[in-house]
Amino acid sequence: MEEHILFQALADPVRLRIVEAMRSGEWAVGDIVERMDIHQSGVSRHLRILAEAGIVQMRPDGQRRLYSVRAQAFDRLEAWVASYRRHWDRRLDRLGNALKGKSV
Amino acid sequence: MEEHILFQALADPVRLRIVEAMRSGEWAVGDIVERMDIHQSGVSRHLRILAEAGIVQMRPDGQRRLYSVRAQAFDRLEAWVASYRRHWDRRLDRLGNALKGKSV
DNA sequence: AGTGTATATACATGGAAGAGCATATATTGT
DNA sequence: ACAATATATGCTCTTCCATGTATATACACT
Repeated sequence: MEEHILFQALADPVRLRIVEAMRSGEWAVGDIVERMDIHQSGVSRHLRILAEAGIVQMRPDGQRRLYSVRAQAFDRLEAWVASYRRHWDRRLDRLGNALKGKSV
Repeated sequence: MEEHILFQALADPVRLRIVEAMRSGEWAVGDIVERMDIHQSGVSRHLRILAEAGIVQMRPDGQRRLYSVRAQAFDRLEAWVASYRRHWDRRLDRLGNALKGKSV
């Protein structure tokens, strides 16, 4: 479980912007540096945090490192959210049944 | 969108435990204090952060305040995750088509 | 081998955030 | 009105984290 590490990684605005940018595929570190207004060392550190959280993966390409998002991380997020929805559905069902029983 | 505020609120382990506990419905502040090993003032502060992020809502009940989770917050999360999945599906489709075209 | 390029890491620093304590602000009951 | 209970908030302290600078490491090219 430990989902809070996942959330911690996405909590920083710069990291979230990096992840959002990665919707469009793989990015080299230098490309990210150009778009984000932050120093290269910062980008590398952010990428390390994202990688440790399992959100991104790295693929070496010559002297560059291409980073991309891992679908499995979003599977975890989706499963987490879904577990709440199941709880609510149950509660709404109970509410609905209670209303049906009481009124009408 | 500013989803990073949502993630920031869920990034703290204590806050995440509070949210997890709220799967089972409404909780008064004092009840949370009993289960979490933290001072009451801390719980109140965490609840304020969760409320400002739109994750929980409050309902006064006498001298107590009953907190519960807001389904809409999870709608936002779910939508966010879903937008990534759409991107991947498109990319996988392209990959699939490319493979079909090249091999066989 | 040596030079240039791309990325990662060690270090120091400023600022944010979480913790407990004390106190303020309801609300209930007498 | 007063005492008791429940919760929120101001304060201080400490810890953590993001940042930039400087440096190390890895790779490419000649």
